Formats: sequence, structure tokens, C-alpha cells
Amino acid sequence: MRLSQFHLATVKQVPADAEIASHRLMLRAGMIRKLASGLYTWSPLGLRVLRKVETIVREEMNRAGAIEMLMPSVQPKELWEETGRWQKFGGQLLKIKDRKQQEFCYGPTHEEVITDFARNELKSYRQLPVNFYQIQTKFRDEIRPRFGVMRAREFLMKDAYSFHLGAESLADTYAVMYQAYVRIFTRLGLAFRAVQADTGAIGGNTSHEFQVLADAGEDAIAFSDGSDYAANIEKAETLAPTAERPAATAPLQRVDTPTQKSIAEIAGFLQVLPQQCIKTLLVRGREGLVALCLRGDHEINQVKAAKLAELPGESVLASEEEIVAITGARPGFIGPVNLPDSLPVIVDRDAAVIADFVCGGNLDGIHYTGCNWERDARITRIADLRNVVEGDPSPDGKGLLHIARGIEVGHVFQLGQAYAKALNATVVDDQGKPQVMSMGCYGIGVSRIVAAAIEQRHDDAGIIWPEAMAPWRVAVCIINPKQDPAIHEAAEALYQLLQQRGIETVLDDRGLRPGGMFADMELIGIPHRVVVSERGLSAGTLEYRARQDSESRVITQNELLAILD
RNA sequence: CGGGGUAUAGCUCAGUCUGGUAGAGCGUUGCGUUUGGGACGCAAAAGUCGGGGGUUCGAAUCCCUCUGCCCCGACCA
Repeated sequence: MRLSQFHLATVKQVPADAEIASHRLMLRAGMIRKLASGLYTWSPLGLRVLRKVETIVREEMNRAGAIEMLMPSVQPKELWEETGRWQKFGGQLLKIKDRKQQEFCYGPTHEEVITDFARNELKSYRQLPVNFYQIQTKFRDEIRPRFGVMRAREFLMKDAYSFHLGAESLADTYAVMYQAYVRIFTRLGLAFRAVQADTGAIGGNTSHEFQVLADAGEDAIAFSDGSDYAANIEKAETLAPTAERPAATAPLQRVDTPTQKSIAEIAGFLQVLPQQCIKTLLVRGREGLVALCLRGDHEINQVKAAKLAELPGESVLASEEEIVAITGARPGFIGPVNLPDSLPVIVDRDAAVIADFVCGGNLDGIHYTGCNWERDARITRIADLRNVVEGDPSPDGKGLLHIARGIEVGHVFQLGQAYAKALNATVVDDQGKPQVMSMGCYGIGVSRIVAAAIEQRHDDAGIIWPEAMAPWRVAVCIINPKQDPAIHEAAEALYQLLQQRGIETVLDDRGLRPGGMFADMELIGIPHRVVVSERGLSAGTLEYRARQDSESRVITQNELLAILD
């Protein structure tokens, strides 16, 4: 590509509301332009990168035996009512009407459509297993789109759905997809981790997320330094403490804490450590409120809490009015002592093994010290309620956990039979009997990968693409102030040579001054830069600089080819 | 959905408090001088000051209202 024939549109200034590096750099490089909240146009430059990712994803899906197809993005309401998700999906589902007032949604995902396809197309167990995929635009009406294409409303996704008779076949394809994902992210040149994940509302049993490691990531992941254990923090279990609870030594005492509400304030005021305090959260249970007790230095894990039998499948904090009505005290002064007998008290495993602790008094301005379980406060049940923290023992007993930030770019699920049952997707088995199929689903956020890669690989000057994602591998820059035809010819010859060798090259023939040209090539992250100028012309040498290097060096054309081959 | 902010040239923003000729930088166009890390000079084009309503002799500025966008929170594949 000759840059003079391309539309490169870099900018120096960028809106102040672009908060993270990838969003800023994609705007500055001119890869994307915002059309509306969460909606972005991909410029010619941005599209080149997007297509690189898409191509690798497609190649590896095909290699893994998946079959590409394409489903409509607009989907009829009736199909979504069959699975109950017309209501359940909530506000994220963009609902639209046609001229006849028929209702549709813009597809946020395609379980319904593919299962409908499968129930019509698949009749016999002999057709299984089969794995269909597409690469297509999705729309999810996010409450708060942010970070550019990282969390956009419209985005490009690869979604695959496999169909099986039996859990074993599903597990086999799941393993194949897992390996395909490892290949994809390895080929893309990204630092990533596959982590155990919560299956969430979708259900099913087994699930892994593929997380690109980056400080700006919205997810926290826990991984062991002594084994290959890795899990999303939503999922990561804590190990039950091995120590017994010490015997009580202190009497229960009321203390006045007129303004101290938070654990930090209480601990500071009473000169105790946060881990000697109990924090009590009241959440809405199936019947009335439920008390959840944690050690003061620990945080509630909403996903774990939502799974408690006493809760209705979600963990929602009680309102201040509800709390006052049942305890008589305002939030900040709640504790496990003297709670109504009807209220279940569920205690985290680590909170259950401390003695002589500090907790709220269920009276405004009052806390207790010297509080002890059983003697002063009831335990209905002990459970794992908290997030793991840095330094916790790994749940597999090997090593300690560390916490890192990640960007979720892929997610694989064993869905089981939920959708196939709802849509009555059956095939006949070898006995001629109809059987409900099992399903797996496998997603990759193609457009999000572009942002995640930048988040992981950039510096002050701009993007540092992995070679596999770069819009071009090599930039040939011409410095030719005197318009010497020999320089242009040399640059053109080099450009042609590289192209003929299958090396994607961009020729910067815009005639810019060197500073502007170099700044642009660094901003858009081209991995290799070659300068053709008067300096090396007679000697037949070139100036070469890799994107991540700080200095350029003089090399011959053959040396350049050796670097690029 | 709750709270906060913001909307002025293609972009980034002043100007609004205290009403009186629409501004700067960057970018764009033309001419000239330049040419190895985002050059300089001269000239030029470019605005329904988010929309609607009101107050006023006069509104970017004050009041009402609607909308878009951003941030924090809650919520959530």
C-alpha cells in the first residue's frame, strides 16, 4: 500500500474522556471514530487490524473442525419467548419493530437462532457431533458503554455452537475448542491466561475464560504460583482455614462509636486490626433478609453469595429502610448479636474462626468488643462467601494465589441441554428414539481483542503491534527533500521487492518531513521501519529500526530480508 | 435507574459568574521560504454558540424545558 493512496488520519489531540490507553491510541491513530455512545466506525486502518484478528480466528476454527455459517442479526421475538429470554435478558436486549409492528431484537448472541437451525437441520445422531460458527456483529445495549471498542454496544464476535449426544462428546469438543483458543491467542502474540469461570445465568457446569493480561482489565483473576490453577476471582474458592477457633477470653462489652461506621473507622478508633472485626451485610433472601458475616479485611463475593440456598439466585443488598425495620439500626452499626431468630446468619469460613471480635451492636452509635460466636452470636451456617486475596493458599493445595487484572477476550461453556430442551431440539439415537442434544458454546470478542492488544502493548509513542496483528509489517519511509528521482526509485524498488516476497509493506510516499512520518509510523505501531534516503543510497544501505527499539541501525538489504523472513 | 458534569469552527478548548461586534491552538486551503524527530512567514475559508421556549432595547452569557455525550454508583453476558 502506498500511503499517498490510503486514508491515514492520525490526530495529535484526542477527547479528554478517552480514559484508557487503547481507547486514546485507537482514536489518535485514526483506527476508529465514534458515531454515538458505544458505536464506532472502523476506518480503513482499523479494519486492516480487525481483519487480521478475524482471519486468524477463522483459520483456527476451521482447523479445529468447526463449520462457518452466517445467521441474521435481527431475530424474531417468538424465538426468544420460547427460551424465556425475551424477558430475562432485560434491558441489554435491543428490541425493534418492523412496519407491521412485529417485534424483533438485534441479536446479542445466537443460542436461540442456532438451536432453531439445529432442530430443523439435525435429525440423526449420525450427524453429530457438529460445531457451527459465525463471525458477526452483535448488539448489547450496555448500561454504560466505555473504553471505546473495549465495551461497545455494537461489536464483532466469533460465536460457535456445538451439538452432541451425551456429555462425553461435549467434553471432547470443549477440549478441542479450548486448544483452538490457546492457538489463536498464541498466534496473535498476546500474553493471556485461561481461567476457570463462573457459568453465570447461562448455566451448565464447565466454563473457562481467556483473559488478556493488562492492568486496565475490568476482571480480576487469581492464579497459583505452585500449580496451573487459575480462576476468575468470581469463581476462585477459598481454602477452609485449618486452625480451630480459639477459645473466648474477653467479655462481651458495649462501646460507644458515635460516628464510626466503616471497618477502617472502627478499627482505627478501637485500635484493633480489621481482621479482628466482623462486617455484617444484610441481603434480600427468599423470605425476608439474610445476614452475611465476613472478616473486616475481606470482601463479599457476590457470585458466591447469589448461589446460597437462602438467596433467590441473586445477591441484592437490603435498603436502609429494610435494615432499620429489622435491626433498629442504620447501616454501619449492624452485627450478628441479637439479630431476630428468623434471620439466617451465614458466616464466611474465615470469619467463623476468629474469637473476641468487634462487631456492630444493632443500635446506632454502638459496637461490641469481645464478641464470640455461639456464646454471643448465632451461626446458622458456615460458607465460602469472600473473594480470595493475594497470598491466600491455592484451592488445589499447591502454592499461593496471586491476583492480576485481565480483559476477557474469549469464553467457552459446556451449556448442556438447557436451550435444546427449551426449543425441543432432538435427534434420533441408534435405537431410533428421540434424544435432546447437548450443546457447547464458544465466544471470542474479535473487536475487543484489538483494544486488549493495545492495552497490553504500547508506549509513549503509540501502539506496538504483535506482528500478526499489525496493519502492515514493514513501513518504508522516504526522506527526499531535494526530490532526487534516484531516492524515489530505490524506495519504490524496495517496496516492490518486499511485496513480491509476500511481506505486507506500506510505502510512506506522502512527502512529509521526517518527524511527522516517524511519529505516525510509531503511533500506528508498524513493527519494522526502513528509511530510504540520500545517506545510504550510494553505499546501498538502509536504516532499520524495530518498533520496540530505541535506536536505528544501518543494514544492507539482505540483512533486512533476513530480519523479515 | 440514582448522583455529578458537559454541549461554542473539522479537533482540543477559552469566553458564560458580571448580557453589548464570535475567539485561541491544532487541522484545512493558497503563496513563499524550508527539509533527518510533529518547520516558519503571509493570506484565506470555516459557527443556527446542542434543540425549543421565555426575560431583555440587546442573550453563547440570565430563566424554563427537551436532547445528546461523559464520569461515579447500582445493575448485568
